[in-house]
Amino acid sequence: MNLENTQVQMRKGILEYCILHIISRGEVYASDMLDELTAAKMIVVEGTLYPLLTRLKNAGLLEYKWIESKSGPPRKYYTLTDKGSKFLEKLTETWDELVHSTQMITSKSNA
Amino acid sequence: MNLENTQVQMRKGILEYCILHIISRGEVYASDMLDELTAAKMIVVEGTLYPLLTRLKNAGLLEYKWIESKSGPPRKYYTLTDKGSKFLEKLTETWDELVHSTQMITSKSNA
DNA sequence: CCACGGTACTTGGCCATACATAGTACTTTT
DNA sequence: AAAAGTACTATGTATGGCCAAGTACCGTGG
Repeated sequence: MNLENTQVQMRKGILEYCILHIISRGEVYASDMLDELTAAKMIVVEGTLYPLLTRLKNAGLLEYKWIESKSGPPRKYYTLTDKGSKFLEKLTETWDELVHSTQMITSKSNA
Repeated sequence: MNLENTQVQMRKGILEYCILHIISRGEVYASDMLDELTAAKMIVVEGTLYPLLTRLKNAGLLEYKWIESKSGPPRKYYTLTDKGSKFLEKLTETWDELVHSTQMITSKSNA
């Protein structure tokens, strides 16, 4: 029970939401996502991102195609499936509710 | 990988934050917290709340005293320790950052 | 005096995910 | 061909939310 753990726990699930969102905006591959997540100060490492993408793909929320790169091995470019879009919608609702609920609790002043 | 799982994952850690916040406002016991959480639509069950309170207590963030009840067994009334207050401050920062980061990502429109 | 229902709290096991770490495969450079 | 760099994969650990069952205590009615 230390701060870091709790911070990690807070991130759980939200990452999935953010990644689906990033992909919803167009074809991207893993390093693109890492860049964007890092820019938003949502620290993520490879070892977290890749397994997550695999899970999402296996769940039918994502699909990808290999595209050749000029500098290095080919890359997997991901896009959302229909199922993925619907899932993202639901997640958006969930997230909004969660933020709202949290605000309801934390905005109350000391009695 | 279904919606419910992700929703559960999203809740992780946030619950801890909310509960610390509720306790920070004054002495409360478990059922009080459940009522407030439920009112905010942050669904929680006993089996989640009690272990969490025990963890927080063992970590030195909370303390409690038994107070007799007129209708039933005595209750544990919780309060925050100094350590708990400091922890809550940090969590507040973390939460605010997380919300901000998420907003940065999800507010971008489709390219 | 004891059985009962309600309230408050406890415990053990399950599962999913973030992370660390190490490893594979392909491409370009030298 | 060897080295360096990029992209992706695999394995094991720890944590926390949840379910479900169980314990303990109180007041009331037979």
